[in-house]
Amino acid sequence: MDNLTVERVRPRDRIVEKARDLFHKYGIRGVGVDTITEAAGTNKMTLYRHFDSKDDLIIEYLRSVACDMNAVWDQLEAAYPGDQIAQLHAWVRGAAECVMDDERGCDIANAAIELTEDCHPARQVIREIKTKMRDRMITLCREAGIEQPERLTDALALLIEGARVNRRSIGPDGPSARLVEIAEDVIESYRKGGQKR
Amino acid sequence: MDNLTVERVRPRDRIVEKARDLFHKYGIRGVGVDTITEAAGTNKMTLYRHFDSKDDLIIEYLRSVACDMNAVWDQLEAAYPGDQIAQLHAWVRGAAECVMDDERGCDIANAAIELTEDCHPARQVIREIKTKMRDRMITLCREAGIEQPERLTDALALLIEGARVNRRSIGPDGPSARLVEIAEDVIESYRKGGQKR
DNA sequence: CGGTAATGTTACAGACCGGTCACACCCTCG
DNA sequence: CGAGGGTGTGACCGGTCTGTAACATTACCG
Repeated sequence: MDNLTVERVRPRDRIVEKARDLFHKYGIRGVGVDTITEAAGTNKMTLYRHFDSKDDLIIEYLRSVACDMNAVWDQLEAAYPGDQIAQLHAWVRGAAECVMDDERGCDIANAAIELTEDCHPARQVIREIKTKMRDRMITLCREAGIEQPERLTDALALLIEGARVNRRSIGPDGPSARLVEIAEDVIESYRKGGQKR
Repeated sequence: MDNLTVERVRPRDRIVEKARDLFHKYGIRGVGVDTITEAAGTNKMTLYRHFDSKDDLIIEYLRSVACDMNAVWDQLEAAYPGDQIAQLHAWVRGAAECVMDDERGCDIANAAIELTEDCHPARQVIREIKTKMRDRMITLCREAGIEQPERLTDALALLIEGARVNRRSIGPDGPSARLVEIAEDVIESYRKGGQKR
């Protein structure tokens, strides 16, 4: 019974799942592999049979997070088919909710800050993930009829990323509380063709 | 000669100075006290005679960084006396330069991300520093005649903070490269009274 | 000069870390 | 039943970390 319901999840997947929880809460450098395996109800050997190293697990963790973020985009696309402006607004509202509900910012950005070695294998993965997300958002803005899709994308990216990290510094009552209004101002501003020059 | 020029700097100050360098480059959790004392040309015992713990040194490090940031504001005030709009633009340009020149973002924000314990003594210091900076900027915006000084302050804070963290994820060619144009758009937008509603 | 405070040196404690080894176990499938 | 692959167990290695103790040395200042 037990091994048909709960335990039926492969140790590898349980490890990734718990790694996501713990890395998110305590940071990558703040969680040891023992803690992860214990939370996943397994052991260190099993972890090292599925992953070459902790760095390897970190990469898998980041990919898993990115996968979920892409799924959110897909949901938005399905919820407002053809209405890219609505998708944009929903994305902003969703991001703001995420900022308010979760004090620990973006896993990808946090990892980029925590992994200080320039040649760390996860750094390139981070860049790929972020670049893909940006490209997807640029396409969305373009399809929404925005005149300068790259500029609006970058503006929203900076605002949202800033809100997530700022909330961790000042807390929930700081600038991040105003994210929605500010972002909607910016969207509205660029819908009208954006400022000249 | 040697002990009158170079060594004349107190060990305590040398420790803080090197801690700033190393924490900035490799993160707080990525640098041990031995590394700091060695770089400072002293030893661990001297460090622990001046600081109760590493956490205590971290707090001193953050205060030191905040002090420098306030000095930059003072410089701007002296460079453009009475012209708050010019100070705002200079601040934005300075921040953008800082983002382009230094791939490792804001020390304060990085520390907030790295120190995951909610009750960590440095967390409150971080909040104080960020709050003071925000208040100062709000005052500046108000004196500049901005109609919604809090809103412009928060918008710029999010943009700049976002740029610094984003540069670490995507690199120098991402959204952070557009920080100046976007921020100036926003300033211009709020100078004209800001969007209604 | 002498005494006092600051600093340097060495060694150590205790904890945690990533990673490996040898071996026992158990489930599945033929 | 039997074999083999995935999994669990406990010990262990070498390294790093914060923090401390006891002692030697230096610098300053009356």
